[in-house]
Amino acid sequence: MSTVRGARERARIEVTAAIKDEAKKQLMAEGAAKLSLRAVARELGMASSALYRYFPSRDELLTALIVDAYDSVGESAEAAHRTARAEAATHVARWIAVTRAVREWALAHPHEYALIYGSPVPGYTAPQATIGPASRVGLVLIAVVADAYRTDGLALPPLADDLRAEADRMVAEFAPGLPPQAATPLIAAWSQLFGLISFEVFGQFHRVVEDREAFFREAVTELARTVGLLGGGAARRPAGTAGP
Amino acid sequence: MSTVRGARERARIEVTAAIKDEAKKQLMAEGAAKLSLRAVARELGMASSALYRYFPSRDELLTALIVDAYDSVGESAEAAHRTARAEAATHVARWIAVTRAVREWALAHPHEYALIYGSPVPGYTAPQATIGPASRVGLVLIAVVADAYRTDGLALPPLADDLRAEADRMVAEFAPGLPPQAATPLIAAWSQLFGLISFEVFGQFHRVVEDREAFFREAVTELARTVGLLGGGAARRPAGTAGP
DNA sequence: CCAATAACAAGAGCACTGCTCTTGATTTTG
DNA sequence: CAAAATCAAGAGCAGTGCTCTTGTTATTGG
Repeated sequence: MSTVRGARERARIEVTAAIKDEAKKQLMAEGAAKLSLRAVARELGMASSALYRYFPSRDELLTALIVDAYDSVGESAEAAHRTARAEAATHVARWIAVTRAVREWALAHPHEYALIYGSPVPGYTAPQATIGPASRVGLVLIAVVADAYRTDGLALPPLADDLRAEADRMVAEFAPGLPPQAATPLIAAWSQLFGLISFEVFGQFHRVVEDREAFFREAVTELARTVGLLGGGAARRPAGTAGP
Repeated sequence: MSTVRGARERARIEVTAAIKDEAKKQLMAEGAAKLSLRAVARELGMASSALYRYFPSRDELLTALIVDAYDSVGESAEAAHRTARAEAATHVARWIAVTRAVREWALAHPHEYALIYGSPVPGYTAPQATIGPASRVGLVLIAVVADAYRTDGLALPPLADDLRAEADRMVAEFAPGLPPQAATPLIAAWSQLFGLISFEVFGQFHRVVEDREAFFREAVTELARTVGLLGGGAARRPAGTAGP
């Protein structure tokens, strides 16, 4: 189905791409709220009504941009993982490299980030087409931990009883081969990573965190510990700083 | 300045409250994107132009709702803290109670939550009026850890060198009396808490996490560990689950 | 007490928006 | 080559935020 049948079909995918490109430009410049179908059409020199032949509604256009954004950040994470693996970096270093790549993508594309990890703009339920691309970053994080498990094992606390079934299901579904203890810490770290990034991108760290690079590195290193990496490192908990 | 001068002033605060109430109703029902000044005016039986005597723009109305939302979730967190303290709960139990209260508020008010912890809707920078209410939840978390520090001390890893100055500034500014090692773990846990909640509220856990209560409890217990609570508990890191 | 002043409500109107329907031109297909 | 599908464009609808103008109240100073 990769052959283009005629001039019409060729023009169609070309115009579709042009619409998405212009929409991305407006998204980058002004954010999702200000994205206007009429403005896109105006910039492309066509009637606004003609645009509905390519995207049946504004929400459908936004969904296409959402998928592209998920793919973009997923690609960044995967690229960082590839290079870290090629450099034979430690598993913690790979974890940090991947999370750093996600953070840097978010800072470079704040509006796209807000589109996919901020408030869901169109309706409530994410369209089916987004769930695949949406999981790419999570899969990379799983891969890092799975690699570490295979070579060094993981340092993890025992599994809570009431999460046994949940954890078994999770590893069976998303991370075959990982021990069940790794499941909930991994999912938690995944969401917490985006908590760190969201607070930075959305300005919640304004006048709170200044050296954000160092702060982030420290936070994700701790996150690496909670998913079982860094188990054989230095003593985790030195004698507590005693109270008064 | 609490005395109401005349019928005019009394009517003014009454109408202002009515506008905010109706706006909150629409926000709750449809979300921030669908909130319409004209619809609010229509529902209140007044002309849309009359509304501009009370709020100079739609964004100003939204800002008022943002402040109220921050106050609402802050109040929930503070109430949970008060009752946990009154019951002489352990510090970890207090931590869990506060985080649970925030989560439950978020699940009960998803649109308000999205308004304050999702993508920033109006412009880019948060108005000055929001920074005070916005910090209330964070202050409660700090209070929990500060109490624990005073009575039991905290179990924290040593401070990284490149975060020394940052940590000193943080504790001086937001958490006087806390040791500098507590600063960055606390800020990180604060943002990560909202990562957990955002993923649940925004549907990212759909078909990933099923038993969300148990998962959340486990995740915030781990978060309690990273901020230094639970230091004297069971062994943190048992022998790793060895790899193949 | 009454006029000057300020605050108010309402209406009309502007420039937008998403979206639909109809009309006419173009391309693909039987 | 004719029939059918696809496309572009215009007009139009209902809705939005916001402004300006015109009256109408309530508060205030002389």
